[in-house]
Amino acid sequence: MDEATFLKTYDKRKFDTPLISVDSTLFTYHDHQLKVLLVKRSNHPDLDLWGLPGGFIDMQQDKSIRDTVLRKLEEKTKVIPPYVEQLQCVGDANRDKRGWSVTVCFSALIAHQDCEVGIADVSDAAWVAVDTLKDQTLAFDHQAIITVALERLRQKALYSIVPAYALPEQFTLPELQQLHEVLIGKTIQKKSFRRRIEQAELLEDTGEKRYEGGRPAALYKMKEASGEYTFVRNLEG
Amino acid sequence: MDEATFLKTYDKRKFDTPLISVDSTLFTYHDHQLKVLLVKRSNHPDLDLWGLPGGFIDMQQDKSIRDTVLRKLEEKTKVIPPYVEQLQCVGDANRDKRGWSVTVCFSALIAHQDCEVGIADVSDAAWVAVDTLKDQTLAFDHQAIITVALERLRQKALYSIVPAYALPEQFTLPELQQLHEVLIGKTIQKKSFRRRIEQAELLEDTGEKRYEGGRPAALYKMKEASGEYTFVRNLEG
DNA sequence: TGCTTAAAGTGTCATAACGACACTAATAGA
DNA sequence: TCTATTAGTGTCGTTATGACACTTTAAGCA
Repeated sequence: MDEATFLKTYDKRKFDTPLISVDSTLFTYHDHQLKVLLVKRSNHPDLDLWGLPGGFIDMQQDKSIRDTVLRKLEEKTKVIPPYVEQLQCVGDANRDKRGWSVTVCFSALIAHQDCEVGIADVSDAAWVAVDTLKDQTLAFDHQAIITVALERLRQKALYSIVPAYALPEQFTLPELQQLHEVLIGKTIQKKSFRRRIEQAELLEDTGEKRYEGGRPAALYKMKEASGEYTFVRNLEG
Repeated sequence: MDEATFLKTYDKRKFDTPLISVDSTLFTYHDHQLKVLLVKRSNHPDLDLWGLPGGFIDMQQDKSIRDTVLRKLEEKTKVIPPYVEQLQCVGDANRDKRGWSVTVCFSALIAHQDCEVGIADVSDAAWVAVDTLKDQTLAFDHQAIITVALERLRQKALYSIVPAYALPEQFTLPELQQLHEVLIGKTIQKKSFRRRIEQAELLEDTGEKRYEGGRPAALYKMKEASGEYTFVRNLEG
């Protein structure tokens, strides 16, 4: 049998395959706290529990997994976050009561102000401070997924400025430093932090200043070029 | 409807879901070359092309994705590699001619001598030097997957000693250094390299020596404790 | 036995990165 | 114009890193 004939007669529905979904941990920084977006489940299983935004791949709508992730995030926030990164894949026989289930986990960052509105009119979504999470029971293994996402973000705070995507487009260095300090859980030397920023050459001085308190702080934004790592480093490109 | 009733009546076969598979890039170091294990496809599509060892999840046999990966690798090599790491997941509508397909990619390392025998009696598997790969046409997007796996392994050569898992259980530092040099594509200062090794405290002097050439070289092995990062850092534990 | 060759392994110095901390700069408000 | 407040810089001592010469331990051989 040649390949063309094979493909014509191939029907994958003959096989019983695992469920496959995506789940995103969307972080933001607000009120001096790191928060994640949680969504109240409106379906079984784990009905009414809070969990991560995500869902099943729609083979008609989605051309790739990335499409699924962005579609699901947009449904909840009305916007597409500037940073989305694939975390890892989890799959086993027990994580979902419906049976063998695989989920592709993503970590994303967005400025709080950029999706405040979007969330307001979806009453089943909420920003939850990560510190208050340990007490809650979340759907499926979402608690564990968040833990991994958080750990990874913390690592990034040490050697990159990726966390900046959790801030508005323009931000001051003291703001960014504060975020990093919240992430790694201790204070950072101002000088060391700024040296790292400068060396990375990923930020651009907008020329504008923010006036509040004492000396005004310079407003920075991400350079265009840093776009190369704003997205899933995957096989698509 | 309560959850129990829901689960009883739930039939996921109603939904048409993507194909889901795993693929592993198994590296080894032999003859001063980095090699990957390739397998000749015995089924459509891409029949007779070489590709990565992998396959579909068997929901009966496999309790988790890790089980699937190890099972597939063991089928080809008769052994379980000492280092297996999840790389990333790729999924889209076109990577497999059969339709929407998701694959979870893994990177693994093994000593050449530990699976020479295993491969010998599976004539459809072969070690291929990565340098000779660019010319070949591989099945699906496996070429791209290998590129990503290789890139990641190269990164690891810079700041870790993970590549050591591509060597036999006991090895000398000059051997390990040579492997690292092949990976990063340039020579490394002996002293710098050894300093890093020492600081990491992941290797243990076995007390034995290897005699060949000039002064005998001390044989080292991984400390037990380094086992913590020999496996998929995943949500299972 | 001692010389040569070869490869393993160490000592050391100049340079670069990093933490600590004191200093200067720019604003608001009294 | 003085003070409080926050932003941003200068500088020094310590630590990590690269370069390279040196010592060590074996084999082979006169």
